[in-house]
Amino acid sequence: MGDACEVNEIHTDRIEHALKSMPPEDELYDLAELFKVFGDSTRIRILFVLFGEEMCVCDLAEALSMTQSAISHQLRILKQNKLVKSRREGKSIFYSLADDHVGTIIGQGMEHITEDA
Amino acid sequence: MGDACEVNEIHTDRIEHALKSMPPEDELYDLAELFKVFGDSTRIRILFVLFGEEMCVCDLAEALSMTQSAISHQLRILKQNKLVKSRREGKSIFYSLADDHVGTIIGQGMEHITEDA
DNA sequence: ATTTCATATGAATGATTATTCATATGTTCA
DNA sequence: TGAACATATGAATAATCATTCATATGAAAT
Repeated sequence: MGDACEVNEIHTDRIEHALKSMPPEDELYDLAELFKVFGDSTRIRILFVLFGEEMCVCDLAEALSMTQSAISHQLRILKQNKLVKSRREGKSIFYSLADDHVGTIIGQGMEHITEDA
Repeated sequence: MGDACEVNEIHTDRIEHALKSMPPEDELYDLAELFKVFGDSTRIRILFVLFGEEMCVCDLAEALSMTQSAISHQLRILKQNKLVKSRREGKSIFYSLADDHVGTIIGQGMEHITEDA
């Protein structure tokens, strides 16, 4: 039992019930990894820009006043997590949002931070 | 103009349009901070447990096989971001989810990681 | 009041990570 | 083929952060 509280016995069933409805460890890990991607203001800003329309790397860098390298590194993370997709057109590569979850997740987040407080 | 790409002039209107619909800097920062809270597997596991029912700190520690201190530190972060609320009952303090956004955000995240791949 | 128990918290540490700098890859045009 | 341009990436650095350990706070009971 370790250093749990003394009323532990009373809540054992409660604990087991909670653990039963919990997803497997690797899914929880992947989920945290996904939210980690949203947890950076540079990536959030990139997603907001792409929410409107696709854009190439250099324009993103210009729009966000950051170096091409920094943007490119972050785009890689966004793409690895399937939040954006890319398309080549000549020398440029255009990025756009991958699916609808991005908008929904960010939307709910916005509701949360604007609603209360 | 810095080191932007040469077709820059062509996309200037596109950049300005994107920046116009972008929330103010502090909101973007708060939004990233919120998602940062979801971006840790310990906090995700806490939220999943509380999704079913309220629970005291020691039971959470037992359920997740972690020290009371570690859980308490994470609960503080969750509470500061209004994702959980607390209620005292005798010596124990029971934590529960604060509002519906938690479920929606986690649900969308789960959809995203399970759907594709 | 004092002891006990549940929770909170400050400081330290190890791990993770965003940005920068330099450079590599891959495309286009001459 | 070679020069110019857009993007990608590896290594290094600085900053952030989760956990641990020790200890403090605060409630309950004897």
